[in-house]
Amino acid sequence: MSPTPEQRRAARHQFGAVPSGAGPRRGPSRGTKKPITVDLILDTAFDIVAREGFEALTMRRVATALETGPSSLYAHVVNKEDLDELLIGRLCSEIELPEPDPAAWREQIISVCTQLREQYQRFPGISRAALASAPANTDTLRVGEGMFAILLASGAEPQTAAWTVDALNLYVTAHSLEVSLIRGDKAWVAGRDELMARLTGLPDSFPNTRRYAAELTSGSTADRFTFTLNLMLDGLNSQG
Amino acid sequence: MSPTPEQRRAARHQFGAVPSGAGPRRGPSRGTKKPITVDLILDTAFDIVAREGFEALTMRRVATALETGPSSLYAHVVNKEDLDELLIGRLCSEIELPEPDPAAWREQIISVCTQLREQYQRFPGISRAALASAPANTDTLRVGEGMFAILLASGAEPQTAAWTVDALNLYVTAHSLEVSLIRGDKAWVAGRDELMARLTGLPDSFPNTRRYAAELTSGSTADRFTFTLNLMLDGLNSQG
DNA sequence: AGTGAAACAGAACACTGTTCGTCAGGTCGG
DNA sequence: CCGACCTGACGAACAGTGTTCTGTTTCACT
Repeated sequence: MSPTPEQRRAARHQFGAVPSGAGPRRGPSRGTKKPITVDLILDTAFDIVAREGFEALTMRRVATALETGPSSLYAHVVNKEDLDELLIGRLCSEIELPEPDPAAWREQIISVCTQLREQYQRFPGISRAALASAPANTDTLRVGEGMFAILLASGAEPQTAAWTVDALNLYVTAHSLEVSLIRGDKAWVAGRDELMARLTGLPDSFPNTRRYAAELTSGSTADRFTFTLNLMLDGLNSQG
Repeated sequence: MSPTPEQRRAARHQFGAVPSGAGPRRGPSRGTKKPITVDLILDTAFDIVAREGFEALTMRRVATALETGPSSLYAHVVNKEDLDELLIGRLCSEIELPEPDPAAWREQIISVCTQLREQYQRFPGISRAALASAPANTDTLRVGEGMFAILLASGAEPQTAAWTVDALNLYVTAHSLEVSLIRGDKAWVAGRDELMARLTGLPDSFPNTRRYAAELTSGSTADRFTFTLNLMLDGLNSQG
């Protein structure tokens, strides 16, 4: 019996050695058209997300890009949520994990987080899928293991390191999601000027926001990203 | 001319004193039915979210709860996104902001964040709306001002305090969203036992994850929440 | 050859947010 | 007093979505 998508998904979730025997081609090949595979679906899905954003990634959009109907995808993928999870998996599998070096643990952690941020931003909005996907995916666990190893090498207590990995992961994802939202969806504020004007125009019940409007609106998203990362890592230092 | 929902929304975004003159009843009242107002819509919306979760909050669901058609809502609300923003606004307006006390700044910040967490969890999944909604809403800015004031009173630099407020807000929202996802959507892992079993069953390329599976799976969501909060606040200390 | 299973594909279902045209009922000018 | 008018309410419909049901095609194996 060949594996149904459900079985593949279950296998993916408990790391079992996937037979993955794609086997010789079955079904109608209709001329020279490439057979639909999970990898092909993921390739076109990434293409769509990179070009039109995650919101545009629908089953029909992938199907028409593959010149077929929506139902054809369900032979390879359980559902849309499963597709999202596969995308995140492949994304995480391209993260380079350094060999833990106790002397450079801070740069190493920041490097991994920055890689994640770059991957998320290369495919706008895909971080939404990362937030929703189960944290028990094999590829997700792999980068978790990598970050965990770095923090352990830095001398942090296992309990502290474990929870910090979760916190970092969550923050990176949320930050990327926020960036993709304010970037693509709306032109809420074209520049900081408009936001500054709104903040300084607030009523008297917002004294600090008015006074420090410059500080509140300053900094690029990348600046705020590294700031928060360092904030958490500093906290780690003073705890361990 | 009476204000269209678009005008109300614009007014809401630049704090103008809303006339809000509901005026005498107009239009068909058809018997003893209450007239549809924005507040009434929000009340029923909160009811639906509290009972069935944010995913179940659709225009049609609200409309049928009000015994009317979906289009009737669009006379009071611009669109679904606007409704979400209004919900977050009301949610934030119920947060109690303490008078800043430099001696107790840490407890005060944690109190505000915990209040936010409780509000988010009272209405499962609504944190998704909080992530998407513009951070320039008046009520959102109000709790931002409150947290900002506490951090400033603690002696933090304005720039540091400003970015920390953003980081805290983002983390609280993301944490609540994650909790609501693993709670309601799937029974991914009934208990920690199953997750532990999966982690310890990982291949040899996950040495740390296997060894410290207990630490990785320990702690309630509330424990991890306060841990991360303290992590960031400790970092704040060592920076300022 | 024949058979069974797997892959592909089209139509349809139950939803979603949103809009158009219309209807009812109170308000106001004459 | 009474028709014109405005305004809120509403039914129907449109363009989408994810998903499933029902075939149809094509290959590998007996």
